[in-house]
Formats: sequence, structure tokens, C-alpha cells
Amino acid sequence: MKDTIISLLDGAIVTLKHQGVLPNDIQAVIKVDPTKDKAHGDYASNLALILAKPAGKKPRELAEILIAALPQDAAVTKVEIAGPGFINFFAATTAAAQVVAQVLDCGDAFGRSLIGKGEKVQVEFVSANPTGPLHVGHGRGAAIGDCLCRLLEATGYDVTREFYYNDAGVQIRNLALSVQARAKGLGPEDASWPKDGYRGQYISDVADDYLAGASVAADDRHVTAKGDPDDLDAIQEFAVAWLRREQDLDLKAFGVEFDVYFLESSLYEEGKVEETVKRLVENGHTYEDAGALWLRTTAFGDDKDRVMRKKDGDYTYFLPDVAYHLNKWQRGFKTVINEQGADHHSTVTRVRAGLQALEVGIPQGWPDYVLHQMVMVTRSGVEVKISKRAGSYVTVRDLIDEVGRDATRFFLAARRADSQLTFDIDLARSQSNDNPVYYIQYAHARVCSMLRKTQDAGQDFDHDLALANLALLESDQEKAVMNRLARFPGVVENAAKNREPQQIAQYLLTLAGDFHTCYNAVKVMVEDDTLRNARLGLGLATRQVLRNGLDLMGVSAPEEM
RNA sequence: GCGCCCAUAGCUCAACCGGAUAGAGCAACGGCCUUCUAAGCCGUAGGUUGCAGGUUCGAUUCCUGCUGGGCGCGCCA
Repeated sequence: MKDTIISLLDGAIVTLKHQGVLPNDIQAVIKVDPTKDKAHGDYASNLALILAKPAGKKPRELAEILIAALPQDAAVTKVEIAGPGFINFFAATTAAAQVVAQVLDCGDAFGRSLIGKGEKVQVEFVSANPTGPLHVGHGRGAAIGDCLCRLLEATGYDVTREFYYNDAGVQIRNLALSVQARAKGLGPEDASWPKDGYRGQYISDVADDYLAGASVAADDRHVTAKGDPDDLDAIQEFAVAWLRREQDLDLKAFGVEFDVYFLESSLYEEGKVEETVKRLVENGHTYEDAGALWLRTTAFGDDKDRVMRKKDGDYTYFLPDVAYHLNKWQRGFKTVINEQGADHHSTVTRVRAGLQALEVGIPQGWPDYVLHQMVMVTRSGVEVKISKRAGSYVTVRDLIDEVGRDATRFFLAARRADSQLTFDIDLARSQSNDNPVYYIQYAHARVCSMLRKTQDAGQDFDHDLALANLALLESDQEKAVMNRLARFPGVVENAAKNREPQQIAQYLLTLAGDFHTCYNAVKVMVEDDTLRNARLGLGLATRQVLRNGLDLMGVSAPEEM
């Protein structure tokens, strides 16, 4: 429909250029948008406003000329000029109703597109170090990152989900020391407890399993405990595997799967870190000062230079980061999106600067970042800060256990990444109309119920009869639903392009609202076969889009509630 | 002090690369279940989009300055 209108307007411009009414050199990107207010018709274009200046005419006057030159089309019943010069189009019912046929025809594919042309995209998200269970912040990253991947897949990209983690640094040593302390019967209150040791209950669990000689299997490793409390390296190996498994279980419970787990240690083992240093030094972007090796990142927009190699000879985290991203580039990812907590935003400029200094043709501003702000969890209006499992933070699993996977995913992905999020446990777990997840799922279940009812009555849905009678869907409420359905592909495209998963959540809420309104206004189970089937067709199309949208968020679409 | 992000109804949040009268939900008030699931619907009320300027036909959206909040400013990650 939208495309039809664009081509009509295009036709008008061509005609007017021929007639000399419009200058030939005029270039216009024709924009047609669905209207917010149905008094403005179904679609509107600001073309006359855009062209007014180059055409040397007043907007409303130009709008009149454009309308006069508009080719006839059965899909458009009325065209009006409104406001400062908008051209409003009223779609014929039959034309608008075609979306129902289209949705039923496309099924799961409705809303999907090939915009990405199979281009490889890598999305790195979560990337938690294996030092504890995943916390809410990781949860937000997981929800946003996974939804983003689903959006990119739906728009035709070849997506790789990647999880990067450090399995060897100072913090991992700290983990091993903490487990060792527990294995030796020490607690945080003891004088010899490691400085900055991890205190959660899970540390004791790891220690117990280690002493018991347990085996753990994670996605990318399998380790059997040695049981010797004096062997710190063995403890470390076991602890990392144990927490990798723990995080695997967190992610599994959350319904997120990764294609690649990338180990920071592999960059050292394969000499990638050394290579990166060498390249940076050769390019003349480094210098030594106070026993450390520095990279002149200020030459690439950073506000201070950064240490690459500490005076003790170890590298800072920053260097493997650069090596890792070089690796991504070398794997052929022209588009890489890093989903991270905004508390790490300072790494963005740094990593990009390092990549520029490599001088290997990586574009400025590569890779892309999606940064999410902090999450605060509240219960009964009070911030929740502790969890038995992890000690000082709320875990993803705590939330899933308490409010369920659907609500957790929805709540964490339904807000813009760059605004702070308050996760209200009471709201998320309430089985009531306060809860937006249920509002959407209920709409889906309602259609399913409707379908069951007709089947019970021996009035099975007649697909052909429905499609032949879509013109009967005449009420304002039905039209509102149809117009909403028609917008879905555009919303998906936009959400993917802008990397904004929350747009899907928002869309689903409005679609569910349109549907509930329609449900109350228009009865589906009527005697008239043609009418009943047409309406049922609309219901089924709505169900399909709700399902497709929920699937993009990784949220289930229950058949009954 | 410097950098990044945010500020929209009493509360939680939307607003589709600048569009028409800024929208939902919750909370408040008034209605709707012998009829497809009331986890729903209809109606009423609620706003100087933090403040002050600027850009233009038009600004919640873009720019500048301020105020308030979050995060960061390690040879930690």
C-alpha cells in the first residue's frame, strides 16, 4: 500500500516535470508514513512541504498541483490536503485488507526481509568473565543482544553470536585464591582471606565440588577436579570450568545460545597479542615511559594515551581487546556490534583508536557499540542489592526463578538501552493486567481460544472464504488492526537498523491493544459464514504477527492462559 | 575538573532517519461479564516534553549554554 502511494506520487512528479510545472532538476525522496490519527487518512506524505522551496511554491498550493497530477488507483479512495500541506491518502478497505491475506500467506516469514543480503554480522554480548553467576546487568545485555541478533536474522543478515571472556587474568587468579581459601576452611572474616576475594555462596560450592573431585562440563570445556587444595592452578582450571557451566545454565534458562565462545587466553597462545604489539610498534604509534609501553591513542581521538604493557611485563586488558577485534575484522565481519554495559564505555574510543593505529584498513568508527545503562532491581518499592547465590548482586537466575523467563526477557529488552532501567519484581511477577507481557500474550491466547471455539462448533476456518471476503472488515477497529499489521515489517526493519529491540516491544503492546479493542467491539462468532471467516482471518493474522513479534524477543506465545 | 548517557502526565515508559492535536500502562474517578477468556474493553481527568536561547514552513527529536541524576576518568576488566 505504502509503495503504491509512493509510486503514485512519483508518477505525479514525472508528469509535472514534463509539463514544466516542476523544475527538471528537482530531486525528492518521497516519504509516505502511516498516520497517527485516522482523521488524517491511512497514509500521509510531506512531499509538498519538502518540495515547496525548490519548486518556488507555497506548500498547500503545490499539494493541490500534485494531487491533480496523481494517477488514478483503485487502492486509494480519497486524497486530501491538510495542515500546512500534508497530503493524506485514504485507502480502500479491500486494499487495506490485503494485509490479512499477506500475513496468512507468509506465516512465520511475515516481517522478515532480505535487506541484509546475507551479509555477515557479528554480535558480541554478555562477555562476562567466569568469576560468578550472571547478574542483572548481564541479563539486560543478554536480552538486548539476543533480540538484536533475532532482528538481524529476520532482516536477512548472517549473524554470529559471540561471547568473549577472560580466563586467565588477575581476576581469575583472584577467583582461584578465593576458592582455595574456602577449600581450606577460611571465610571472608579471617585475616588471611585474600584481598578483594569473591564472597558469594557459590565460592564455597566450587570449593566443595573441587575437594570432592567432581567433574564439570561447560559448553567449551570439561574438567575433573584434582581435589588438592594446595594446587592453585588446578583449582583455577576447575573454578573457571565450574563458573562457565554456571553461566551456561544461566543462559540456557534465559534461552540464549552462542555460536562462539572466544577465550582471551587463545590470543596469547596463538601469538596474536605479540603480533598486535609488533604492528603497533612498527607503525610508530608507541613509546616507552616509566618502564611501560604506551600507545599514542590521543592521535586517534582518545583523551589520554594508554598503557599497553605494564612495567611488570604483563599486558593491560586493552591490548588483547585490540587483538581480538583485529581477529574479528580478519574473520571478515564488516559489521560488528558490541553490546556492553555503559560502565565500560571508555573502552570504545580506546579500542577504536588501537584499531586505527594498526593501519590495516579498518574504517573509523568500527566496530559499532550498543551500550546499556544500569539496572536497578526493586521489590516492594525498595532496591534489592543482595542475593544468596552471588552475595552482593542480583543474578539473572534469581529473576528467572522468581518472575519467569518471558517476563525477565521482556522487561530487560523493552526499554531503550541508553536509559536506566528499574526492574520491578512485583510488577514482573504479577499475573494481572498491570503486566505488559501478559497483556500481549493474552491477546495471542484469545485468538487461539476463538479458533478452538469455532472448531468445537464445527465451523472450521475456511481460508479461501475468508480471503474472498476481506472487504467485510469495515469497522474502524478492524481497520486499525489491519493498519497496525501492515506496519510490522517496517517496524522490524527499523528496529534492526537502529539497533533498538524495544521498538518491537512497543509495537506488540499497541498491536495487542488494537486487538483487544477490536475483540470487544466486533464479535467474530456470527452465523454468517462469510463474515465469520473474514473476521477469523483477521484474528489469525493478528495472532501470527503477535507470535512473530514475540519470537523476535524470545518470548513465548501461549495458546491459552 | 574532564568525557559519555539520561531528563516527557502523580508513577513506569513510548513517540517510526524533524511532521499535523506528544501517546500507552499503572495509580484516581465513572461505566461494561445469562453473548468468542474481565489477564479484557469504554469514558473522565491528568503536560510550558528540566531551564534559556538558536537552526526552519515545522523541534520531544538537531545545535549551544545551564540545572539535576547515572556511569566512567587504574600500569583493573
